[in-house]
Amino acid sequence: MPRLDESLLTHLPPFDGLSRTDIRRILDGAVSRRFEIGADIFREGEPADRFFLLLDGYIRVVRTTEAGEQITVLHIPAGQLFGIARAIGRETYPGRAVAAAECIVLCWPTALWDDFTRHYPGFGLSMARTVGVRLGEIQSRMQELATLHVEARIATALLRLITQTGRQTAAGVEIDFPLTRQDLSEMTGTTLHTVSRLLSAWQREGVVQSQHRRITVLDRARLEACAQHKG
Amino acid sequence: MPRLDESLLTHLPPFDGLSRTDIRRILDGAVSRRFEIGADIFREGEPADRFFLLLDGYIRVVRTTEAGEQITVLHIPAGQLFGIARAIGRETYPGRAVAAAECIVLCWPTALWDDFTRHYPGFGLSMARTVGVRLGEIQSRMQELATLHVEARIATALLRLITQTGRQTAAGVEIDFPLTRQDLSEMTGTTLHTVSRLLSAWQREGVVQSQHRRITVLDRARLEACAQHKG
DNA sequence: GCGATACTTTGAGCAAACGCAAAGTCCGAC
DNA sequence: GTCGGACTTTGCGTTTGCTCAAAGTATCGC
Repeated sequence: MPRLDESLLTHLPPFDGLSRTDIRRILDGAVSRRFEIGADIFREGEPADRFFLLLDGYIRVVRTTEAGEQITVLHIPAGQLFGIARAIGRETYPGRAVAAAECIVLCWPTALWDDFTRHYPGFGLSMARTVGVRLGEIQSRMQELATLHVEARIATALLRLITQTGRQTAAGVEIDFPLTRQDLSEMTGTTLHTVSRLLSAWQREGVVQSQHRRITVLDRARLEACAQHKG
Repeated sequence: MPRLDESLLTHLPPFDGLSRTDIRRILDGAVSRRFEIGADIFREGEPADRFFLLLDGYIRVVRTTEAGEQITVLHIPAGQLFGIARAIGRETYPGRAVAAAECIVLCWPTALWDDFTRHYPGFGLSMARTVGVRLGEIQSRMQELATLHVEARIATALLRLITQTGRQTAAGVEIDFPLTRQDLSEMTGTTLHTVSRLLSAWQREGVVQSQHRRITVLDRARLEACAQHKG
């Protein structure tokens, strides 16, 4: 494998302010891997013997019910650590991490975790903050699920997606990776039928534009209005 | 204030295995407080300048939407640390903590947090584990909210409550503190009307027994069956 | 005991969203 | 280019659970 470039890490919070040599050491412990769309990075219940940094791409963490339904519990945008189950006292991964877009990740064995936190104080802190943010996010999503109607939930999900991974185009903001109706329904706790109907309606009204697995938001303001509505 | 007894802490995970003198020091930094049912222990958005240990009682953490709806994001049974927002990098409490039963808590200023984690390694570990468990719980609740019908959600909530705070009586297992239909609806993301109808039905079938704000589960197996049903 | 307040029950009507079913469309592989 | 599979659309009937409304009941303070 080629030697990894130090500039990969210098601007990311966990490694912010570290010296070149420190970063060199950290990188030398890492393996870089590439995942195709749809590939599993880790699976629910697997021993949490690795942790990761997402350099590029987009990941969703899903849980599967006994009945086989899947729901997305978490989204991870580029630049974040993930798979840090061990850091919060878990032996196994609590969900499955799927590459939503093509992903480049760095991967370390869990053993290095203690090493890093001991030698680089910013690392532990940044991790705590990541967990905190994630807890907050998930609580917000729970609140949405409990109080908002389907329309508002889907609008919220789209807005979140374009903020995190939107790509500006002539027409509007496009979500930067293929996304099926099924994916959206798993994010919002509804069915792919309902999502499809809603997107069709929004398309008729010029709010979004979508063909096959690509979605572009044309009228962000309208979507935000939808996200507010309670009923 | 009377001196606190050391036996309060000796058997709790965060302080497990510490010497008498260590525990003495920890207790001397704490203030003990009592909260009546319904009292706020901390409020959403307040600076997180204290953390707590719940010695006795039961706490629920609620979030309020812009529209004023409340939903319960977390339950804390006796013996757990809570209000540890600072440990996960948050400046303010992300929700409101309400005493669901009469509560006895120990309270420390946040400043002592770093002290404890530095001197007592088990403390930091136990905290990480608490956060991990809590994240897992909240993800499960989200999954329930997304996939289960109201009936199954309410059944699940009741089962959780009797496992955590159930008191065995002649007839069955009683939830050990007053609980309104409204409370249950906030835990399950529904309306108090639906909860009331459902409890009435279950009462007719001899599954639960309830009057005013006390609920007793008579037929746990039936409730578990309800909790399974997807539709 | 009396009244006020908080909590609960129940009914009727209605809308949101689901389930099922079938047809249509796009894409990649060969 | 054509075939197969994955993804999407749409219609229709049904159900769940919400809203609104009103009456009933328990509890607490005085």
